[in-house]
Amino acid sequence: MPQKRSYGQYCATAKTLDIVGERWTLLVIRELLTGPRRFKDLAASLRGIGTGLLGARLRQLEETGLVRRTTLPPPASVGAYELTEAGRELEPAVMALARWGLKWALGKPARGDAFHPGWAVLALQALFNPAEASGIRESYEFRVDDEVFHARVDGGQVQSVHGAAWEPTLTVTSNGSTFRAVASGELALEEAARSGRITIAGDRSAVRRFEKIFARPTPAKLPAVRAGAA
Amino acid sequence: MPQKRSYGQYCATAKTLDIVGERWTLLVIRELLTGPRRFKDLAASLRGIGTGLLGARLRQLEETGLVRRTTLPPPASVGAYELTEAGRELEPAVMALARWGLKWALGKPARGDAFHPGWAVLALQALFNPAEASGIRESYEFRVDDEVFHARVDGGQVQSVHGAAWEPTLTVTSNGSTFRAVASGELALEEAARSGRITIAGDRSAVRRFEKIFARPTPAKLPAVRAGAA
DNA sequence: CGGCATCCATTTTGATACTG
DNA sequence: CAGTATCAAAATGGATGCCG
Repeated sequence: MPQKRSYGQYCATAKTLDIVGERWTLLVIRELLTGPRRFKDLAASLRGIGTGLLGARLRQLEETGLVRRTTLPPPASVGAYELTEAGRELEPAVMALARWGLKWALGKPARGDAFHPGWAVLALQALFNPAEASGIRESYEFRVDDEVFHARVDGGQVQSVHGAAWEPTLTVTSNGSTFRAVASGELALEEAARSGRITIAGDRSAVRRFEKIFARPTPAKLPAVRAGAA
Repeated sequence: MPQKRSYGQYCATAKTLDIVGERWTLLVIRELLTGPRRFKDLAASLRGIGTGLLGARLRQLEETGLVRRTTLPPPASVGAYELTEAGRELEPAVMALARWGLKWALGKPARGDAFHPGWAVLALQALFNPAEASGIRESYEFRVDDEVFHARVDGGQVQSVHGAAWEPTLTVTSNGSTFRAVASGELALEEAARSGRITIAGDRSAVRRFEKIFARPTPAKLPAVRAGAA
C-alpha cells in the first residue's frame, strides 16, 4: 500500500496539488472538461501514459470524488468517465494554466507534438472575454477533421463540449492543422477564411462577435532566457 | 543529460505543465509570490524537498525564465530568488488552484501539517472580490507570530507581500494558529476579535470593507467519496 | 473493447553527508 | 549559508499477457 504522498502543508494550493498535482492528472481532467470520455479515447489522447497509469489515475480521481464512471446514453450505451461537480470546478484553474501557456509557452509546434482539436477548443475557451460576451447568447460549432465541438456563450459564460449539443449560430469548418494555427494565434481567423482554409457558415454578424469574445489580448511573448547560455 | 521530459502535446495547458508541472515547482512559485526569498528560507518552508531538489528546481526555473537571482537591498545585501514577469503571471493560476483547495480540499489541518502565515495570506488573497474592492484603495497589515505581511487593495486588484511595504489602514495581529483558522474559514474574524485571539487596530470602518473584500463565498464542502468503501 | 496485473529499464524523489 | 554529491526508495513508461 503506497500510502499517498502528500506535501504535508496546511495550504490550499498544496492540498490541491496533493490531489491533482501528479503527472498526467490535470491532463485527464482537461480531457474530461468537454464531456464524458471512454477509457480508450483517454488513452489515445494521452500518448505515453500507458493503460496501467491511466487506470491508476482514474481510480485515484474516482476515490477523491473528482471523476465518476457513467454510461453513455443509447445508442452508445457504453461505459465512460465524467467529471463530478468538484472535478468540473477545476476548470478555472486549468483555464488559468492554459492562458499562461498561450502567452508564454505555446509557440510553434515542436517536431513530434501531438495535437487534438479539443485542445484548441479549450484554448479558445481560455481566451473568453466575459465583458464582450455580456448579453450575448449564441452557440458556435467547430468541425475539425472528424470531430465536432460546440461552444455556447450565455450569461457572460462559456461552455464547450465534445459533440453536437446546441443549435449553432455559426459553423466553423477546417482541418486540424489550420484550426491549430488559428487557436494558437499564428493565423488570424479572417485570414484563414479568406484563403479558404477555414469555412464559416451561418450568421455573418456572429463572426464579428465571435472574434471579440475570443480575442487574443496577449500577443504571445517568449521568455526562454537560457541562463547558462554564453 | 536527462533531456527534459515533456508531454509532447501542442496544448497550452500541457506546455505549461511541462514547465511548472513537476513536483514542488508550483510551491516554489507560491513561496516567491510574496516577494524574494533566500535559499534557506525556501528550504525551510518546503519541508521535505531537500536542498538538492530545491537547487535543481530553481535552476530549471531560472533557465526557463520564471525566476531570477537577485540581491536583497542593504543592509541585508544577500542573494535571493525572485519571480520574473513571466513567473509573476502564474499568480492567477496559483490562486485558482488555491480557491479550489479552499472549497474542496483544505478542511481541518491534518496531524503533522506544516503551516506558515504566508500561506494564509495567499488564501485571503485568493478570496479577493474585485467587485467589492472597486474604488477602494487601502492596505492591511498582518502581524502573525514573528512575520509581517502587507496586502494592498487598489484599482480593483490586490497584491500581498512579505514584509512592510505600505502605510496600513488596518493592522491585524494574532498568533499563527488563530490566523490559520480565520483564513481557512473555520473561525470568523469578528468572533476571533471578540474573544481576543486577534487584535485589530486602525480604521474601524476598514474592518467592514476588509470583510467584504475577502469574503468567503464558498462554505467549504468536502467530496472525499471513497469509491470502494463498503 | 475495457481494463487490471506483472515485469523491467529509467527517471525522479527524498534524505543526508559533504564542501567552498 | 548555499549549494553539490551520493545513494536508496518511489514513480514512470513500455511491453505484454490475461480475463470477462
